Amino acid sequence: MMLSRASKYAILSTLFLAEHSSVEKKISVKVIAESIDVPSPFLAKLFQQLVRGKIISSTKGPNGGFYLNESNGKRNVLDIIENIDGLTKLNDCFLGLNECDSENPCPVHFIVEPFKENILGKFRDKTIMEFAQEISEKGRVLTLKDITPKVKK
Amino acid sequence: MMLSRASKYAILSTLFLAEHSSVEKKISVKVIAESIDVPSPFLAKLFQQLVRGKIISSTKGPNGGFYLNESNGKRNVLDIIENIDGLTKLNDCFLGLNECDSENPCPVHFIVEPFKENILGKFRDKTIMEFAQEISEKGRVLTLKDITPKVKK
DNA sequence: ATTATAAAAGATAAAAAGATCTTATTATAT
DNA sequence: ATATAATAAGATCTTTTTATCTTTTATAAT
Repeated sequence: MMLSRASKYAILSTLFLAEHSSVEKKISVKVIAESIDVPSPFLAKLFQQLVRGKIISSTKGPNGGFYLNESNGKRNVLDIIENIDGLTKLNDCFLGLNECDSENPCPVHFIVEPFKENILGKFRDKTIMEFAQEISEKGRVLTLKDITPKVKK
Repeated sequence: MMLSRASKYAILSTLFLAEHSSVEKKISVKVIAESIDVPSPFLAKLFQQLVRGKIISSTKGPNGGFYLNESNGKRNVLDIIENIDGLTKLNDCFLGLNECDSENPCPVHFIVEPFKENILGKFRDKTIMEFAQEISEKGRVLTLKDITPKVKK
């Protein structure tokens, strides 16, 4: 249940686009990378894949950039993870057993399983758009930058 | 919440020792590696660290091997993970934010947090010995091998 | 004491993940 | 039409994780 960095960056930047972009207002990789504090060449690669997966949209050229269209906004967080890491990573046995189910459970199966189901459900049922709404209404952090500046020495 | 392979191997093999070894009955890396189907040189390295961390015990020489003593058995699963991966990995923000707490939450903070607390508690409160007891009483799988043999073609 | 056995330690290798760089393409504004 | 701004694609480099190999050290049995 620990995501790759790629997936983390993907979720953050997609939510960032959900909040700040639109068909009329596209945003460049560079701006997004700086906002969420992520290496921009890496994010560029990632975005290519997200575009192919129809998680986000893009247009090239002047005033081009990345944005979310109507249907992008209806995708969910699990779609993003699936597109980058694949779902096996999330569904696989916590201890890595090849076969682990209620018939042949690993030692932690009945501890982990209920959580997994529940949390995956939450990531599946809430759309990116709905997340974005909560982000702007309630205030959520969308950057890897330090936000509480340390006191100067 | 996804462990490294090292941690997974460590948990499986420690539980294996809990069930099958004792001060009088030590077990060699080779036997354990074959039982749980894990590369034995890798497991050997891992065991060195677990011994240093007082998760398991060892003696060299003829009839030597690895085993759990009384106090080893009182450790918990979280101790193992801490010894191999460290706890930061488990405690860190799901989306990788540097600072993420209820004051400055990431977009999934309030979804993930309750689960994390709960599951970590379960891994902290149950001793290795108790796990081993459940394993032998209720039957749990402790190997990466395929257990349901595929039908021959 | 000698020998066989098993872990400890250290050095090395291979694979995967993460990050970067360079060169196309494409689309738009002029 | 042309220059330009931005993504797309592919090649390459670095770091971390996983795995292996070799040598040394400790221990117990004989």
